[in-house]
Amino acid sequence: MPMLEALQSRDELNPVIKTRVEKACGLMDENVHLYPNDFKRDTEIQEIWDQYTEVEGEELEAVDREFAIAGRVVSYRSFGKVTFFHVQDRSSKIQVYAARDELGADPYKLFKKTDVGDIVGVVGGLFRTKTGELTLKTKSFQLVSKSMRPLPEKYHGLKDVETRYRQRYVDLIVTPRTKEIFEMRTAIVRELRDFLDEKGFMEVETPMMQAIPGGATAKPFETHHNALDMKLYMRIAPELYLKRLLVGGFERVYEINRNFRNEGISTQHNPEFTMLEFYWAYANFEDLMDLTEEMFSRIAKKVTGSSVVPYQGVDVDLSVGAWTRMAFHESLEKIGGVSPEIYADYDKCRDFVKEKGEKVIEGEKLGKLQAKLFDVLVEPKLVQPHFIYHYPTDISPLSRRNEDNPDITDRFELFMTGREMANAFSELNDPVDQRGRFEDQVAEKEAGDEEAHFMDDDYVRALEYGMPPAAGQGVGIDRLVMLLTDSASIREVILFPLLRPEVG
RNA sequence: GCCCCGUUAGCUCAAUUGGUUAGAGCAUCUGACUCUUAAUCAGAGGGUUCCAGGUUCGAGUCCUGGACGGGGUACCA
Repeated sequence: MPMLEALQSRDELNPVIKTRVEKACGLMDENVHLYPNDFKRDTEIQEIWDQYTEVEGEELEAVDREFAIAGRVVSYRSFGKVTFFHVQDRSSKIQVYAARDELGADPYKLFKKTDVGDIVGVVGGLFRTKTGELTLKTKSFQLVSKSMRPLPEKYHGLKDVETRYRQRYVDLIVTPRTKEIFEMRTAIVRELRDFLDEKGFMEVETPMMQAIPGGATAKPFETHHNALDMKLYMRIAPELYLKRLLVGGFERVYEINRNFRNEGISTQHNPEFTMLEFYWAYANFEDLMDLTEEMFSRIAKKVTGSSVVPYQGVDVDLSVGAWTRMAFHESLEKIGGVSPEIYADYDKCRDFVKEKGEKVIEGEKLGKLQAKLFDVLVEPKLVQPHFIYHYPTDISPLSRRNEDNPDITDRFELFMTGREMANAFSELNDPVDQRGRFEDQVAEKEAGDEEAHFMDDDYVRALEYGMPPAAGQGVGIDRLVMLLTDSASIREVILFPLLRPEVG
């Protein structure tokens, strides 16, 4: 029995699996195809519910129609000559009834070899059981795909988070909430696309493998192209390519795709994560705030039914108009409780950062020190949506300077539930200023900052051709999905989160 | 990177101060059963207690190291 050997060689042959394999071999001996592909389904289960939920009694009996459904057997209750089980397809699940007297003795005998977990095809009409449950009465039955492995326990389900992440396919079969979260994720991304398309944005794809990783402050993954014998980086952001497209004349562009950052893993961070970035010519960061409120509230309403969403016990109000806008320095003072005498004075600010237990690197700029204070004292307190704008220029190498104060930029970050949700700014389109900022970054890199930006000469060259004034924004999709699905960990919203290799 | 916690049957969980042969429910197998839905009833089988050492007359339990996972923290945006 090759099936047995295959499992045995992997040392995974527990008695339950062995019994199933033997049962499968028995079916083969009776010329039952374990994996046929000729069953023709004509109805998804939800269609039955949509049409017949309210139909009862004689009216239901009078429905002269058969349905061919297919799906996984997820429960099984047998009484000898009659059996009830539930079949689950992508849309829903429904109870099925099979009786020996109606199927015939031989087909029923074969049917009885069905295990929970098998994928089956059933053809039959509808009726209601004594308890009133809408049920399909089996007229004919076919095994569609044999399952060799037992599903987790029917009542408690799959609790072990490690198994849920490693074997997401099992999680999806037995945990309705998991399925729901990923359906919501898809809906959220679709709504984002609809929204941006409607506003005249064009979706594009830019390189995920880049010779110069730019557009963010992060450690990249490195890789190598053999034929070109060339070092490549997995992108940390699409930003610089999208802005090249603004130069090229695509005035509203967006990309929803993966970024890769070689940093720690946590409930908020997966090494590969999905980002929406969009760029809007002839708009500024204030226009973006308006657009963002509209976008978030609309998506929340469409996906969850309300623009007020519960997150980990707190209601987050995403309704248009409910969002707070506050300048960065103002937030340090009003929310963080740091007076201007401290945050505006380099030495005092540095000492205060140390006092708060944060590390200070020699030569670190004031803006960076202020950002550290913000992280500790302000960010965790921003539960309802807050736009924090006018970030220090020191920590915003790609943002346009404020016209009245060159030390700050026309940039904002969006915070809620105590974490960053989006980063946006009026784009720097002055090539001379941009080159200077890159040079500062290169100096920081040489001073040991692994995450400082690289010089990107081609990007500066693009700016030299002239880029229209524009505003751009990046939104972490995983975090948005976490918010809208009330998920505490990013792993709950990524189908296959990165884990160490399984041992054994 | 550091700290804390967890890992026992296919799944969900027990196991007293270190003490007999590691238990239960579900699942599985055998039998009964024609309206059940965590079906029921009778019986049976199923364990590298994550791995490797150590302490002990005796280790699921204590110690050391390791693996994997979870949470926190740090780095980082």
